[in-house]
Amino acid sequence: MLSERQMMILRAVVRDFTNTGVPVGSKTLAKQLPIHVSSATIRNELAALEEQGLIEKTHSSSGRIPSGEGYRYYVDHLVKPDPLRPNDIDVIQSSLGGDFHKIDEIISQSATILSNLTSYTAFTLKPELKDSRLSGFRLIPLGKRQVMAILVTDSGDVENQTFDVNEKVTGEQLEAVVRLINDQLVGLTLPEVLKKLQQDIPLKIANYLQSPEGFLDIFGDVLTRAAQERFYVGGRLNLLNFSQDSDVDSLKSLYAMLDKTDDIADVLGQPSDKISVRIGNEMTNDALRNFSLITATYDVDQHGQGMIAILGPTRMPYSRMLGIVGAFREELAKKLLDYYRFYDE
Amino acid sequence: MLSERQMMILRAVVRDFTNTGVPVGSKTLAKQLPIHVSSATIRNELAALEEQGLIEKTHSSSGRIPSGEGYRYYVDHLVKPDPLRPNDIDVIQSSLGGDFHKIDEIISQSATILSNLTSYTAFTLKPELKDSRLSGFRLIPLGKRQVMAILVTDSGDVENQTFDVNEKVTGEQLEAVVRLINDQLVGLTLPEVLKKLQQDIPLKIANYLQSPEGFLDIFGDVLTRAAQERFYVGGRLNLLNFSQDSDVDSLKSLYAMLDKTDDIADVLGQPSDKISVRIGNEMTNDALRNFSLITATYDVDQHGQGMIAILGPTRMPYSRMLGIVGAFREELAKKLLDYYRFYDE
DNA sequence: CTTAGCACTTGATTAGTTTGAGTGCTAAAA
DNA sequence: TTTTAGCACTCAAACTAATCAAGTGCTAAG
Repeated sequence: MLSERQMMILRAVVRDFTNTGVPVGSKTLAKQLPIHVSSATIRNELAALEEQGLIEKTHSSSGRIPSGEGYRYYVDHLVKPDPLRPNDIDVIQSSLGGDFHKIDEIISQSATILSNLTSYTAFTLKPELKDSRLSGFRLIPLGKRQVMAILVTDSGDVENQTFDVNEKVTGEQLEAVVRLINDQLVGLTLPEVLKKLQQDIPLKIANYLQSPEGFLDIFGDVLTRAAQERFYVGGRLNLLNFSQDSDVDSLKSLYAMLDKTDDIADVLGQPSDKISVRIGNEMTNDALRNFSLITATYDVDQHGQGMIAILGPTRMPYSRMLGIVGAFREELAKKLLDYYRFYDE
Repeated sequence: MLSERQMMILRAVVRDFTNTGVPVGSKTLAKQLPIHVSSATIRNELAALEEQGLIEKTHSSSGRIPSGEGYRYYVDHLVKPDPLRPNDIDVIQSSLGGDFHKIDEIISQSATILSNLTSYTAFTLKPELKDSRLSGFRLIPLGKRQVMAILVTDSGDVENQTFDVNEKVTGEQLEAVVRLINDQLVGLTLPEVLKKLQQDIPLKIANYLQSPEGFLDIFGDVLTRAAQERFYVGGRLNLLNFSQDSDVDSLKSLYAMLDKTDDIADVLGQPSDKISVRIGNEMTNDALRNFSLITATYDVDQHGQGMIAILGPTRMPYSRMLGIVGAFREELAKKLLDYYRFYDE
């Protein structure tokens, strides 16, 4: 259990360190703190905090920096989200104010805004009814040998892919396949579709197509994309700013992660109602040891729930970041509601 | 004019420096060279080469490194492409051996292969009949409020985009628009289409749609994508390996460039029949000062001409890289011919 | 419980040395 | 005229003290 004063000191340590990046010593604290105590007293308290594992030294005679647990305690008990700066409000309003014709444009734009506001890397996920279902499938012949496959889900996602077919495939065959898929698969959730696609469908489809493999590849491709490709990332390059003494390898693995949607999903984790902060070692991914992740969900009424997130150095100004994320989730939800309202009625 | 011996020495300087990265001195050269002369003689020759601006010192008593002009002379007169390593041949064969259903898959895969072989960043452009023309346009209603726009060019490129429309737009209106576009624009080159789109079309389209602006935005969007989005990039992350003492800013501007297709097109420049090498300062782009770019075209008979390129440090082993690029362009052309042969007949 | 005082630790910075690879130049040899 | 041995000189890099500043823990007194 921490005393009032210890909390005050821990808060000051975190704030000072996240601002300056320099380990903070007893004298600095004595000057900053509102109460009037000597540096020796602070030293005693610091020793106590270190005892509890909340702060640590970089070397035996250095100032203190927060430990992972220290950050945890800070965000759980001590931090208060900053109100937005007027300037930030302007940025949000003007960037999100325009006219959009696609949900995805709003979401991807959001990732950019969020990364600009924070100067970190931002993620956005579009709102989603959970367990969205396949609601339609089409094959559209485009030229002598190109066909486009389009897949629509009941949550309004559209995925498509063009591929080349051997001349021998006729329009009727394509139509038969489309009918088959619409009959058998529409209404199922995407994972169910994927499963079925590997089991009974190939046999049936073989009646219409001589070599169904290629076709099934395509369909599976489109399908997995629809199931996964829901992330937008903004400010990728901002990761470079925190490249610890240019550790190229870990940077590479970070960037590799950003390109694998599975991994991102893993990292972002399950949505929870609150704004959640995960700190360095609390994440399974090793490359994220020196990073913190702030995630928040947003609700668009019956249109489901989405997610926004920012990834920055563990040493980030949490109060400001929490303020931004908190405010932005509201703005985004509002914007999306407007959007749906316009196109729905 | 260079003597035989000076050429031999310049070649050795470039080879040694590109291999080791260390400025090379007279003693080292004396040991490596096939002729038997003393280091003092070499020193005299080095002074002569420096006189001509082909090599330079990093400081007054250092060994020599090639200057921009030195590299230029080397690739123009002295280098001979290395034959491929057996291992490299395997990599190409196996990576390009599979079955593909889209040109774009082959091209994008090629960028990956090329970056793996070289451990640099690779670019690939798909073959293209110059001045490809719009050959078809469709609007496909997908749900109550979603429409997909598809655009096909006579070179087989397909671009599409989904957008949301206000309920008020009816199927007939859409069809009217499609008819209009197919009547007026099909057969024109893409730049012509873009131009016309800004002039007379808006008036006519206003007959069918109440607010044509949004729609025209979309169309223009798809169109510019079709005109531009022909590049694939492989091994982006390899740029990190050469981050000179972690100069974050120039790295950032490099990566920003990779995301702007216009810039890439600028940098790659016009196709020429030969394999071309551009060295650091020869490129207009300032961020590329320490890089070299090797570009090569490949021909797929009547299907047009494409391009491959690799971007690496000025200090790259040119003989090996030229070997790889030279061999790969052939393999790629062969593969594409096979592909077209299969789908064409 | 707080605080002044003090001895001690440590990373950073600076200046001075040494080392080694390399150069240019001169004068003799080929 | 070209080549070469020899030598003085240069410079970055690596190493060594020496000093500094910020900070700590501990003790003993308030």
